[in-house]
Amino acid sequence: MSNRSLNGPREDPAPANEPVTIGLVARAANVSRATVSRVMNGNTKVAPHLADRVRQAAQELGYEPSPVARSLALGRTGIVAMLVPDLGNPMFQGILHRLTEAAGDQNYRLLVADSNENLQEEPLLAIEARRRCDGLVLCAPRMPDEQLRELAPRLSPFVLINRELPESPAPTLTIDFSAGIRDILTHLLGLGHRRLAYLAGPDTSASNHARLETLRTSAGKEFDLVELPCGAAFADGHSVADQLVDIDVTAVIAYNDLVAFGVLSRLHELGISVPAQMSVVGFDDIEFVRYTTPPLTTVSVPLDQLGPQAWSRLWALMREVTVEPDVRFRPRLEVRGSTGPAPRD
Amino acid sequence: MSNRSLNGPREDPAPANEPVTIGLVARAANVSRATVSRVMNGNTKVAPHLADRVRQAAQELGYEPSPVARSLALGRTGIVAMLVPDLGNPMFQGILHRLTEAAGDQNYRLLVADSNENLQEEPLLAIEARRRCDGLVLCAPRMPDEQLRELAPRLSPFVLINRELPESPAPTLTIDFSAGIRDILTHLLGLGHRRLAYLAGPDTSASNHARLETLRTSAGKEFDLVELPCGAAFADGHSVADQLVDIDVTAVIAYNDLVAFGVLSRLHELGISVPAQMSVVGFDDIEFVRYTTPPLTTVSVPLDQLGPQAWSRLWALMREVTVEPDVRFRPRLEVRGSTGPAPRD
DNA sequence: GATGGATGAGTAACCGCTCTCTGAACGGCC
DNA sequence: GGCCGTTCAGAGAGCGGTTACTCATCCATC
Repeated sequence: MSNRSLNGPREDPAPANEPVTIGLVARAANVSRATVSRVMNGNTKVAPHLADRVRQAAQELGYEPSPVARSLALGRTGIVAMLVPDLGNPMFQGILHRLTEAAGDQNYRLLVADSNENLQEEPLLAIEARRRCDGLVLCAPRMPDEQLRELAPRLSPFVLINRELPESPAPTLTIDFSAGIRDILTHLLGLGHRRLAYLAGPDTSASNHARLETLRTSAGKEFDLVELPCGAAFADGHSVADQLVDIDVTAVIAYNDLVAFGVLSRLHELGISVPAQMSVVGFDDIEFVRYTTPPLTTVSVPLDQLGPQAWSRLWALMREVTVEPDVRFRPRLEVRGSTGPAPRD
Repeated sequence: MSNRSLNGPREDPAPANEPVTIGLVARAANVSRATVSRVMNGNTKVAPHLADRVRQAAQELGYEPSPVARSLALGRTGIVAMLVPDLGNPMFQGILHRLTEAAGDQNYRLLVADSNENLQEEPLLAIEARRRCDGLVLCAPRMPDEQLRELAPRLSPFVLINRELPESPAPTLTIDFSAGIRDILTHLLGLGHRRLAYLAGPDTSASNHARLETLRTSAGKEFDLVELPCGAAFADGHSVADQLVDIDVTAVIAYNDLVAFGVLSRLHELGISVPAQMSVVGFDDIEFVRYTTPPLTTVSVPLDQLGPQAWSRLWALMREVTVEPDVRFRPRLEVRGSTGPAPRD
């Protein structure tokens, strides 16, 4: 491939387009490759005049050490990976954003892999992503415990987000969706609502299951629950809203804010007033829902924290220092204008 | 570091925790490393019984070739990088999402670097990111032409998004913001508006400059323009809206949809009806603005296309086949409910 | 039966860097 | 002046793969 024929006696003046490697710099500065390496990394002492020569040669040749070669030699890449089930989801985008930022402060780069909800590929993708770098942030809410546990040794060091693995040594960051739901219920029941709808997110969503389970176990005694399959996007909420009018509920709990917003919008079109005739609650507290009409009552999930917290744990793990304890984020109910007393009829 | 003392004559049954490399597999299968490599890559013929032995050994040991070592040997990493000025910006999130998806189809992974609008660091970051992989998608709208031109040879192959570099050989994808603005103007002028406000985005935004310039050159003869510094988020639009009532405009063009939505929300609170008293226009056509109240008139930017288009060009560049021509995306005006005839007073 | 051409496995160089180990040079000390 | 301890540059062995080249083997051909 690189059969560069040294086609003449002249060597020094015309290095042609020989790739700029450490060897070239070494020759140019008339020192050994080891010395160049030492100068570039600055960890060992090198005589000043040699160091200068090396730096100048490097400068002139535009030398920049190859990260790939360094990675191999050092056994360290300076990269961490994040695997998500759906990069289109604002939740993961938010985590990614903050994670990139936090890792960047330590001069680490982020490799992102999207499994696209493909459960078959996910384990292979996780392994592959992990092997390309030094650590992994894993968002794989649907991967079976069994499989994850089997995978764990090959992924280490890694941090788990938004899913638990009993007895796993991996640091774990979760969100207490149940608590969020319970807060919503308390709020709605306090307002006199006794018949509620839940607009379910995708089956594929683990957090949807968590919400659903909490709702089901609470339902029955104090209130009736109607489950409506829906989705995770504006459009889903918008189109499901028509069904709400038929089923005679006074409040609706949406899978997330986007859905809630879609509902709000459609109810407005239908001339149903919120909250006078119907209360609507979202989930996540994404940025703009405080500006909807009416502003949305929702449960605030501290998404911004997840990225940095994940990083600090992964970083600790990689340095083999003690890692901070797991945290389960407690969402906070934000009561705004979209909920009110149940209409009496 | 790995001073594994071979502390006994027994070797075969207890390989201890020796790292699983190609050498280990070779020994286990009693073949050469070359043969293992050939089996793993499947490009050259290997006798079936040997291949089986290798595969079995690999399987038992849980061998997986090291991507880093392969990268070095092959001179190919299977990674491309994307450098953005702000990962928090939905525009870049959208591009990233689709780019990851497209690259993933070819089994490439995405490395993401966020310059955080830091112009000093940007060139170094670009070079570093590029050297870690096989190609680069560069979103650096504010980098001076001069500097970018100087950098170009060291970044190649790369694709430029949302900025042009005259005479550069790099494929370039841009959005014709000017055309979008002109469409908006035509629409508003047709409705009789003669005094408009523009809510400016961040100074740091190149696309803001493009919009502003078009507006300024058009203003004067047919309409008056009032520029209001604003920002790029809901909150910015929400808080700037109060100023709108004082300056006696009949229509407002927001930097983007988020800002427009903030304005809509605040105007509603102030009891100013849209579009009867004030028309509002956004920019981008992000998903939910068709559901605002009233639905937002905006300019639709085909964000979903940018990622795949960038990938296909980068991919062509990397294979050294002919790349598709540059494209300048033409936004499309989406007239919805937030604009209407100028109030006569 | 000798020869020639396939076939396919092994050898070893290489990718570009790091780092241990070796040994030369130097200075201080007795 | 010889000895020893430092200091610091170079030699070379990795890191974990790939692959050009060599060479043994086997089969077909004359």
